[in-house]
Amino acid sequence: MANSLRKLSELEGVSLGIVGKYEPCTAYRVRSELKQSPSTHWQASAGSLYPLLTRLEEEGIVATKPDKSDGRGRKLLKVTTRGRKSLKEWVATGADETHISSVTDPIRSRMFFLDVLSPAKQRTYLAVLISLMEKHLSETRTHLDEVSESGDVYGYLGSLGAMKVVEARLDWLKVVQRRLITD
Amino acid sequence: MANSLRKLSELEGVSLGIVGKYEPCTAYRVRSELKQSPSTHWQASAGSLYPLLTRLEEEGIVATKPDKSDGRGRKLLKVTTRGRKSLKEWVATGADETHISSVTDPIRSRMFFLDVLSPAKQRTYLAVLISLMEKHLSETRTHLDEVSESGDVYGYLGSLGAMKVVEARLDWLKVVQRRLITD
DNA sequence: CGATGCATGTAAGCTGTTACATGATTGC
DNA sequence: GCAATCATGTAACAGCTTACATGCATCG
Repeated sequence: MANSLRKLSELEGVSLGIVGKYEPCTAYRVRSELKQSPSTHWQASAGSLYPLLTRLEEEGIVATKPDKSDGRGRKLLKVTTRGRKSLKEWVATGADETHISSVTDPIRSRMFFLDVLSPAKQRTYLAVLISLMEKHLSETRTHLDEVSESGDVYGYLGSLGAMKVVEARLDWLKVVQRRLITD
Repeated sequence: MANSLRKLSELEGVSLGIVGKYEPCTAYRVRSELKQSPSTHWQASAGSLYPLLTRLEEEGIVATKPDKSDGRGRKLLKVTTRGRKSLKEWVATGADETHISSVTDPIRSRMFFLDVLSPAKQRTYLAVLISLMEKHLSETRTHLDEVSESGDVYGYLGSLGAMKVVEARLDWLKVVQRRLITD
């Protein structure tokens, strides 16, 4: 158990937050929450999550208790006092310039160079994108409704942000489509 | 020079696109474009870009020509025919479900767990975020105007997408702020 | 009694970062 | 002549991924 508070990585912060929300819960539960949410981009593969939580345990940020009533050897996780301090610090580091502008978008990255495709391919490409994005938007909306009904205010506000960004991206793709068709 | 077309990474694709746009140009120029643009999140550190371009050269995707009139030993880059094919393929892979939903946002990640902060700290935090985001939005708008005047249509459309996302995020933060103040 | 889901992990690798290091050119 | 910018790189490492591996529990 180290003594100084270390800066948490993104996945560490999110995972710790989930543990805190559902504690006591298993690592599996954390993973399920990450996978199920359309608002986070994390794959949260077993290969990253389990070692990550072990590390947090070694540092005294989470505490584990083996669940003896369970034959699968599962462990129940809780955030320690020290862990709650780490979590607070992680949340507070969001108000920093590097986090403001760091929203990657692989579709936008490609838009800059869309002219390498033939006009016909550009149109097909955009049509596919818009159709996929519409599907994604409706999934995001469904998820938002579910969270809304659950009464989880912060979960709702987070998911709302995800939805607004998807809406903006879809709107943008339609603008691009109109612009490239009339040319 | 390998024979089969390899899938390009994000930074490889973007860098190759930039070379294609400004060729013949130096690696330094590519790096400057990446750093200057508020629409890409890439740091494009020397430590990633130079080895990356060397790799693309070894694979016959870009061709280099030493500029003998320059004492700094700079090299001029061009996209090869083979490279243009790679670039086309990279652009076309954008229409794929994994790219649709993969927009990370460290601020949104934290919003889900904002309740770990005291109400007073939540308000301060949001106020700081909104002020930083407004500044970022105005920078993005300035950049968009510049690109617009340059006549680069695809550059404009890409930057437009970046701006729309920033607008959506700012709008979202204001909704959150109202919601948390009235509570 | 077999499929699906719960539950935990290891090994290898990809993609990018920061920090460090070097040297020439250009403009004031 | 000195500072800022141009120009290119190496070394170490952070952070996450995929692919693989294992085994119990629950439901039909």
